[in-house]
Order: sequence, then C-alpha cells, then structure tokens
Amino acid sequence: MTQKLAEALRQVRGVKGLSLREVEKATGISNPYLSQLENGKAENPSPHVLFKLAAFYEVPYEALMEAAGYLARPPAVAGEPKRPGAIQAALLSAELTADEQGKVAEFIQFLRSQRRPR
Amino acid sequence: MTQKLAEALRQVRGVKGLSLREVEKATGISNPYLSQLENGKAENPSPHVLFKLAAFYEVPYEALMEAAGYLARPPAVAGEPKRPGAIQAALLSAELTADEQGKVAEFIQFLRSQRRPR
DNA sequence: TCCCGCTGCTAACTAAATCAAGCAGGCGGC
DNA sequence: GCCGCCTGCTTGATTTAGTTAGCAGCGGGA
Repeated sequence: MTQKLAEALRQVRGVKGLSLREVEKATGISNPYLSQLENGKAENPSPHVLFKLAAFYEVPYEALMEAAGYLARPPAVAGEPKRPGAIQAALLSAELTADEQGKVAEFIQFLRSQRRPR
Repeated sequence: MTQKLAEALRQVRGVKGLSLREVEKATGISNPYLSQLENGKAENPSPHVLFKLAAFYEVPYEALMEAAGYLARPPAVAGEPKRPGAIQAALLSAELTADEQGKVAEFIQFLRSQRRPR
C-alpha cells in the first residue's frame, strides 16, 4: 500500500541522480528518514514532508500525495488531461539530452525488472 | 495558521449539531483529540483523520485539507466553479427546513462574532 | 436537595514520525 | 595495502500524533 510511495520516491530520486544526503541538504529532511521512506519502513509521512520533496524533485505535489494514499480522488475525472505521475514528471523536468533520456528510461526499466530483490 | 482548521472543524460540527462523542462514535477518532484539533492544541493531523471527518460531516475532503494547509493550491484557477468551503458545504448537506437554515446562518454569524473569546 | 446524564476539556500514557550518531561497503588515489 | 570520501542504512533518542481515564460544569427530573 504505502509500498507505492516508497517506490515512487526511490525512482524519482534515481531519475534525478541525487544522493540521500543531497536531498537532505536541500530539503532539511534527514537522510535516514528518507531511507526509511524509500524502504517502506516509515509510512504516513506528513504532507509537509511530501511538499518539500515535491518542490525539490520538481514533481507535482499531488502525485506524491496520491502515491501516499492521501488523495481520495477517484482515478480520473474522465475529461481531464490526466496528470503525469511522479516518475514521468521527474523525467520531463530533468534537464537531459535526448540521448541521456533514453538511457534513463532504460535504467527505469531495469529498476522495475528487479523490484526489491533485497 | 492551523487556527483555520480549528475554526472550520468547530463550526462544521456546530452547524451539524453534533457532540464530540457522537463524532467519536461515528469516526473512531477519540473525543479528546477532536477537542484538541478544534482548539488548535493539535496541529498536523494525519490526512486519514481529515478524511474520516470529511466523510462523516459530509464536507469535501479537499476543504479540510486546505484548511489544514495541506493543499498547495493557489487560491483558485480563475475559471473553476470555486468549490464551497467546509462550512458552506455542511450547510448545504444538512437536512434542514428553510426556517432552520435561517437560524443556522444566524448561529454561524454569532459564532463568528465572538471568535475565540476563550 | 440530590442525582443522573451529557457537555467539553485536561492529564498521563502509548505509538508512530523524525532526527542525530554512527557503522559497513565501494571506489579512486597514493 | 591503506586512507579518505561517498554511498545507503541501522540503531537509539526525541518529539509529536492519538488514546484511555477521569474531572468540572450544566440542565433536567424526582
């Protein structure tokens, strides 16, 4: 359930190529806590935490809120533009050449293929 | 800041004419905690708590989230129907005669007039 | 009067979020 | 090899969300 948030956070950070400590420095959220969030050891982070992460990751706040299960939105309002998820948004906003984007996409697939072997 | 949520919760419950213990029974949220929320002694309730309250009060979840400062929404998107706030929604959904509604409106003004005398 | 039931609230505790300190592994330089 | 430095992570402490128990006030019977 909260697994979804964990994966989203990990993948977004992966796409952006950031270390836990870089995120800590930029957001003020401690790196151990970030680790726990990405491993599903911590559930129900405060929306304030998600907000800071969304801002720094350049990912829509709502995407993280939804991943955390905080949005009661029924899947989509059928006429809406269909907001991008956190990972897609991260991909869009990351400043990368087309070449790099291709590699990143590959990398994401790789991550997916071995989801949590640990 | 969170003062806004406190007032919203108190006013909504007032409009609905419910006691803290009735809300506790229906939502599973302890009545002392509800009291603390309405007095601003507790800040940052989990969205899950707000969700249960929104459901029972028949108030839009987003309204409570916004009152809690959890929604990053810039005031309004200028073309949108302008969602009703929590109190208005409560008024709309409460099953009351026109007469009663008038009294309720009066009551709300009364509440507003002596905001936080305590 | 006394008592009962209901109101909101405070105090003391449990559980979970969040942080500070520190550990083990990987990697490049010397 | 060894030494920094960086990576993610675990462990224990602190703070805060949320609960269980109980108190004081009020209105309505008998």
